[in-house]
Amino acid sequence: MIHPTDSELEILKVLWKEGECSVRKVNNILSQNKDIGYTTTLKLMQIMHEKGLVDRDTSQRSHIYIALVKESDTKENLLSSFMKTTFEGSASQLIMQALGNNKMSEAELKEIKDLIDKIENK
Amino acid sequence: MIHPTDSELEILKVLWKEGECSVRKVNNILSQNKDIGYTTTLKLMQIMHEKGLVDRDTSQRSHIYIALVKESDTKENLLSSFMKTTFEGSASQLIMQALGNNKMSEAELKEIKDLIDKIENK
DNA sequence: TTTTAAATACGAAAGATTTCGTATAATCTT
DNA sequence: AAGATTATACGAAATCTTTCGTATTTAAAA
Repeated sequence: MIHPTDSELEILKVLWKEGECSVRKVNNILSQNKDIGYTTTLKLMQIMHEKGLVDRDTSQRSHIYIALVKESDTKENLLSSFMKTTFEGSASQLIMQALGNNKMSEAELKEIKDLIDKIENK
Repeated sequence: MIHPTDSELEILKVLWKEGECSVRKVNNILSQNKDIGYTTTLKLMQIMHEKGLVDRDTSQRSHIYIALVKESDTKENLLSSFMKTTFEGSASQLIMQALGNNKMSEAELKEIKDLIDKIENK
């Protein structure tokens, strides 16, 4: 499946959150966090369009972009390859590492436990 | 902290598993899984030495390399930045995704639950 | 000792990703 | 309508990573 690069993922995140966006809008949002030229964002979004990561409506002068790949699918794929390269493909190894090194709220821990129970009783 | 690239990580994995290694040995092991020239492996290990990822003993003609970064530390760092870029830095989000999309054995699930209990009762 | 084999060093090509300058076209302002 | 503003298109520079060719050195073999 299609793997967005890091920069492409940043743009996808904006599109997932905001929905339809012009390049200008995406660039304005990205600019809040880092120095990025308008044409850089434009070029990236054009590349993403070539790759099929986004669709766009060119009926107006300002093209409107929309994500074509789903957030959950994309994250699942990214996670899966990260798991493969870094944790020998072992989900439990990764989860143990993540549990060990991160403080989580009671609620989050409960949510995780509930999901495990659900998996076990299936 | 230092982030090994994907190729560097592959080499680190060999060093973690095998301990001290010559370039030849590392290359032999890597060659089992993919087509890789000897000088490519050599160059990578030299770069890793410059970066401080490995140390080496050059007292013999064949230099002996050893990992300087710990497996758990490295994986923790890689996990942490992956979590940041892909899951907004949320460990629970990542764990939920990993749990949902991967089949794990009863034993693995139990191990995870036990760790959660340990965290909660601390 | 001469030849052969095997190691390192070095530089640079090849790929992938990110960035931006410049040209051109469309729209808005006055 | 003329000029200023705001888009897109395109190409190519810059950076990072991976790969390998070639030169040189060291050791082993004949």
